[in-house]
Amino acid sequence: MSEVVAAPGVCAGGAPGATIEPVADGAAGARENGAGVSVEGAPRPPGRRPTITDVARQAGVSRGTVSRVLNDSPQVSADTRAAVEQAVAETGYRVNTLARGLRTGSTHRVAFLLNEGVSRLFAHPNLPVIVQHCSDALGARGSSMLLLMAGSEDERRRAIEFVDAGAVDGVLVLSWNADPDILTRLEATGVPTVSCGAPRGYDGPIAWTGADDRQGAARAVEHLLSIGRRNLVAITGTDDLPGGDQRRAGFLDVVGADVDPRRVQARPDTRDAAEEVVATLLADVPDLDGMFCGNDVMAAWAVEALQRNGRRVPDDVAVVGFDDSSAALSSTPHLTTMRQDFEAIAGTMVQLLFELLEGRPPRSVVVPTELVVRGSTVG
Amino acid sequence: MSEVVAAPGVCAGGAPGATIEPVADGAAGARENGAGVSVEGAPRPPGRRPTITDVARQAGVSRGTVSRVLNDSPQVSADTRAAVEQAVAETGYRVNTLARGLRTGSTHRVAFLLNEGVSRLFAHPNLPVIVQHCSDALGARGSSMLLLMAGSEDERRRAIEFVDAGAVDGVLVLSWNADPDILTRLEATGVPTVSCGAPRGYDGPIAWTGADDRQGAARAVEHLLSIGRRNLVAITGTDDLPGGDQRRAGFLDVVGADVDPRRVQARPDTRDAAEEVVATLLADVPDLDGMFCGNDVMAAWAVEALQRNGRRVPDDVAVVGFDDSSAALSSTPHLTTMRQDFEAIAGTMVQLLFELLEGRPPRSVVVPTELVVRGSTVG
DNA sequence: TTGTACGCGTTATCAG
DNA sequence: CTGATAACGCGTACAA
Repeated sequence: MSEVVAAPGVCAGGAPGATIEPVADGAAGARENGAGVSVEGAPRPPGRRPTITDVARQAGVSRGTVSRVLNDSPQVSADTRAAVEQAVAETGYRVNTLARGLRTGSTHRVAFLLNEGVSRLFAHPNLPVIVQHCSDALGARGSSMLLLMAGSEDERRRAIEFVDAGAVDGVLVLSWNADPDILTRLEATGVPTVSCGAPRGYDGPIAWTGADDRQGAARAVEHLLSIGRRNLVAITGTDDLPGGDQRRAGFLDVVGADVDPRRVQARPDTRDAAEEVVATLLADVPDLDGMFCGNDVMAAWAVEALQRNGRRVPDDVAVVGFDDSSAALSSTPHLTTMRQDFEAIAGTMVQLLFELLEGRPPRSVVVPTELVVRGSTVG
Repeated sequence: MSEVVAAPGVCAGGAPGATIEPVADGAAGARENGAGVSVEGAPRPPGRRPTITDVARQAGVSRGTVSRVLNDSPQVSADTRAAVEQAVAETGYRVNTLARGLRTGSTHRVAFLLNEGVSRLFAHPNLPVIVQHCSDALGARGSSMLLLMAGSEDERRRAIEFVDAGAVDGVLVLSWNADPDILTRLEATGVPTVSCGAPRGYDGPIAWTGADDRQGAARAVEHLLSIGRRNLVAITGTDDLPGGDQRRAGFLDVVGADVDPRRVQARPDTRDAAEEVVATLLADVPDLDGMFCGNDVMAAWAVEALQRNGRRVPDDVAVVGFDDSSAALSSTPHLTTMRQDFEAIAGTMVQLLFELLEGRPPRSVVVPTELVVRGSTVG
């Protein structure tokens, strides 16, 4: 096992020295013709993308007939259908959904408007999960999803304009921060919209769905009581976090609204805040034996902080989180938590949207949560 | 400080019992008319969105004139301009960018095609950063960004179809997994495309940009040598991770390609893999004193594993990562790392795309990295 | 300076 | 069963 030897300060080789390296032989802007292979008898003016007219000419039929074939109209003879399909293949034709949408008024596309900065997206493990499930649910219905990130006002303006332009059939919106304005602006576009989570500060008629934050939180607290804990405290998110106020309300529903306010702390979801609030709680409520946290990420940090302060989890303090996000399993011990059925929530969002698209009135649906018991409350 | 008392099993109140709750008084599908306020004299058939024709009628001019006003044509009198603008305000008219795009062939929209599952998005702290910076850079040029997540083949198909439909002017694509196919399919659409990171397994002419993975890795290793470490090992990503092979190559450039292969390990970026590979390395190279990791997340996990095995960082083992992602600062000690200038990379991607849109040939640009020295290599 | 007429690529209507 | 023809909403030569 010989020592590693090398000449420091010298890059041995390989890595290109120049930072700019033009790529060879691509004819300037001469976008290669669509169909990659086997285009034999298509003398169509190159550089232009084939239209329905080209196909019609190639097949020796009218544009209308081609359109009928493309849209699976039943009233078209097998012969002409075959001829058209061959012409489509030969020309490499692909439908221009822009023009189709202009004509039909429907795009089969849905925007997912994420009214948050991208940092939130990383901080909240469940956010990507919802987005993914929505994409799946929309795909199953033949629509594709366009993700619009709107963390800044500039992005918000552009996103609204996009929706406003008729580029999508509907909008799924996720807006945690207290910006009721975005819903107002969306409503002004007239495009059907479904909100993820109850809209706060906006009282117009709007379809929405979300977890039963309040009842779920109550259930979590009842669990703490059921295992004999009596000195309960809560760390909830600030009101701009999902379910912040509702989950706090659920805690109060069980312990009573007249509880010592020092037992109920609201904090932003940062590691430092978790550290600080645990210290505060341990000072104010030294004999605390049960803790409810507004989400798993905060719960995981709180567990770490408790352990650093010499408290054993769950022996000294039982901790329960919310979400059942990935953070619940990367914590030690694993977190007892209220599971949100993100797949159901996403499915419901899409369901509600399609109801709107069919002209039905907006509804709201609350999706139940489920208690998942793990090591942070029972040894 | 009284004990918390409550009746377990009973939800105290507030949370709605029914899971379905229809929203009131929204007239079924009767999307409220666009302009929120002050629409006085607009007797336009409701339910329909105002078109350029409505504005023309309202202003008492022709459609062409309205169009000229909308597009800031210089040859239009101040009077008519004012009249048109008033009519626009009165009718609540907003341009239909779909129709405009159909006519002009330009949409001022760009797709960011994320050829990854959403889980990757969460696992890699730098991914959202790139996406955000691209959105900003595009916004500065008047274009908006549409994020297309294509983790499954179904989503990929839909995304390609979207691009193919002429819905965007260009595409920024990020594809780490070895799927050269996606670039081939994008090329077939003829829509200008810029890849983030050198395309692997695809040799067509394509514009791309990325960090100088190889040279950066070499620089990192030289740093380890410069602080006196001689028994070096490397944990790089597998080839489907960004810069996997190139960063490994950079390591080999410095230590020599004939290094004991047991010193150079490739692993997927999971916590378990980090745990395992550190054990392996400690067994094979017990006197190792310097470690290069292909990214910060792996580096952070490796540091934890080293510490659990009784090695002090940096005293016994100096560790250097790559990316300067958020993981570098949430690790203890903070990680020495090669900083990627994500803002520059994103800016370059957008720059290259606009060059293509202007008809210039595809180029590739390598963005330099910078060594950031922190506690994991110097006490 | 403004109006007219046409075309972008598609679908829908109506004859035949 | 198929072929003209008219929209969809907009931009732009061309004419006035």
